[in-house]
Amino acid sequence: MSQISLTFPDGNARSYNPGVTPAEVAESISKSLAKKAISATVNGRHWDLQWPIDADSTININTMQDDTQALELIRHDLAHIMARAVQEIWPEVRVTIGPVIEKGWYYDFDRKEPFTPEDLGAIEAKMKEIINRRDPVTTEIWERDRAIAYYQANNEPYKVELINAIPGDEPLRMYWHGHWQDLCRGPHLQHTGQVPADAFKLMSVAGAYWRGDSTRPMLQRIYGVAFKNRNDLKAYLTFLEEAEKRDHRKLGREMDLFHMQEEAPGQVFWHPNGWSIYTTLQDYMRRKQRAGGYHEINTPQVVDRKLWEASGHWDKYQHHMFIVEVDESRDGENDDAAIKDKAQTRINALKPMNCPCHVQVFNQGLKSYRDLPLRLAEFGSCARFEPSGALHGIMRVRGFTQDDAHIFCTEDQIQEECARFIDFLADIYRELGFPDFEIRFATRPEKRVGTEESWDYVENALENAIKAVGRDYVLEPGDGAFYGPKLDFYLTDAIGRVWQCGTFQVDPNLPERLGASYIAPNGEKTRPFMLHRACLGSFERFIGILIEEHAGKLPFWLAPRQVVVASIVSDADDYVHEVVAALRAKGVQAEADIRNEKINYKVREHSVGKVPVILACGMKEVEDRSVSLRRLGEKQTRVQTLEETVAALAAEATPPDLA
RNA sequence: GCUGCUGUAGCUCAGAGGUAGAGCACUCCCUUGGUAAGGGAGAGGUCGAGAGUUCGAUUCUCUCCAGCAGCACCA
Repeated sequence: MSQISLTFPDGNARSYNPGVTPAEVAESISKSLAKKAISATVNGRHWDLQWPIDADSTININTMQDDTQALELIRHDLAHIMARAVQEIWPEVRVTIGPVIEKGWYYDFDRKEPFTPEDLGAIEAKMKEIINRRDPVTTEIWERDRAIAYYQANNEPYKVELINAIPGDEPLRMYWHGHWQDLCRGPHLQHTGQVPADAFKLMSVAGAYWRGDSTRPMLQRIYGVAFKNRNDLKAYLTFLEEAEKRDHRKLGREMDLFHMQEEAPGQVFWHPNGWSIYTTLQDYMRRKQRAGGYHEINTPQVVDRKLWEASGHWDKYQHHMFIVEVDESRDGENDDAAIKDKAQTRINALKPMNCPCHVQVFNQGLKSYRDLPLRLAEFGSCARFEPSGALHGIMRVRGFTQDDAHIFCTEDQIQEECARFIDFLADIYRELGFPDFEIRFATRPEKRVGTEESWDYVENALENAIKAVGRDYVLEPGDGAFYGPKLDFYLTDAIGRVWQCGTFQVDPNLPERLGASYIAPNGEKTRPFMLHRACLGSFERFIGILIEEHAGKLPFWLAPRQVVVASIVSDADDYVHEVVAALRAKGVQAEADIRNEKINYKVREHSVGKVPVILACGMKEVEDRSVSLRRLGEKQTRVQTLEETVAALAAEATPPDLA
């Protein structure tokens, strides 16, 4: 039998018998490597130490030093160890699937009684016990019939269903952890003792549909996180605490920005401080849009169903719309809704999107090709009946305002408009403190309208536009809207979370449905394309992102209360008012605090309230016409003249586009 | 929407089958204090809503509403 050649990372090659396993290869190199080995990488593929190699290959023996592989194996093994622990404690529980996810793993179980927090503790203890048993992990490939018979005999219906879903030509691999066994594509560690017993934690239990399908049974999913060592686990738990501290719902209350209440679920009551952020941001966007060649418009909130039928929303989106019935015979005199006159009832819907209304504006009067591209922008207030479980603070709401715009243009203007938008967006994101963003390019989905030629042309235009502005992108094949391809723009925040904010979508469909047209150079009525685009997404969500990004310590120009001027003794009160007036005269949002409290108390309160600058004034400052300036998060104070302070803070309060 | 958990003062949270408590915040008084909580007093709650069990329910049961985590959703 001819030998096979295995090439190591250093370029050296050695000959082995066909069918040699990485475990044997490691053994042939050194005993210590064999012991330390956790898996191999064979021809770039993550490979179990027990899997045979049949042909010439490149090979690397992985150890715990190889982070990517080590973490994957640790987490994957823990998924199995957890499933085993659960079945050892509750043999009647049925197992399903347990994949590795970011930071850890989960496993879905079918069990009648809910898992309690105490159960999680018991499972964790049992897992540690299993790890300490150091059971060898072994694997075999089984015939499909044998595997199905095995699982039927063991009353594991979910496993049977899984096997039936695996394509027929794929081998079925079984893994044993000691006597416990699971269907798994691997790879796994050599023995359970290789899993660090002190670097994992079960986090939570939650419902999850079997195979992600809301018509299938609801299972119980237990989430765990795992790392290579105790310190990494600790660091991750600290990160979670950090994220919790940044929670915009908590900060929104502490900073007195907004509240929500059950009479208006998913809608925001903005307080003065929060509304100040909102309007500052909106003013900024309005200036940017004007400079960017957009025309701002405003369109109705409540619109007759006829328009939604024409646009297609009534068919496809109705269950997400707030529907309003009005009995027009009442004429405002009869307040009893129960005696509505059906014949006179008119059905309206709150607009969930602005696009149909924007087409109405476009449709007024005859448009010439000379009018294109026509960029119509609206801070459009929309209402969507989001499922209750989707609501989340001000990030996912039922009433919100988009920084929306629709660009009406010809097909050959798409590319330039797209490139122009990316530049426009990049400028805004940079000024708002997000210099890096990711573009995802979503192409034609399976269910779509329009010809292949048209999709070819439009997808090409978008791709060329991204290249023209010199940016990278991630391709997401099949993720486009049914009417056209789109670009989505993702921001990464200070603690690594990713948010989709901007979007750019090409739509030939809605102009068609709503009969938009312009007169082309050849004198014929022609359909324009419509480009949907947004930068922030919604003000509500974007402000939530800003709050969490900055942990409440907003950039000075966005801060609702930029300066608090606090008296140290009451004899300085008059001077405090003078300082506040001087700041306000220069456009700085300043407030006086002359309460009968010690300066310590005032400093603490305004620090908790995330006021960026506190100016303290005692008798010394009164005499010198100075202020003692303290910045949020800093301990030291600086005494400066009133004049220079006002000038400096006024400059700092200037929005980035005006600076 | 689904599964699980939660709902007590403005906030954070105790508590019990016989209609309630703490700390902070709030009001008043004392204190004029130099950079993250000075002291004292006071006021404040239909215990998420409705129904049932009970002599009696805020506490037990059911339904609903809202919130939280996850899933599904985000055309």
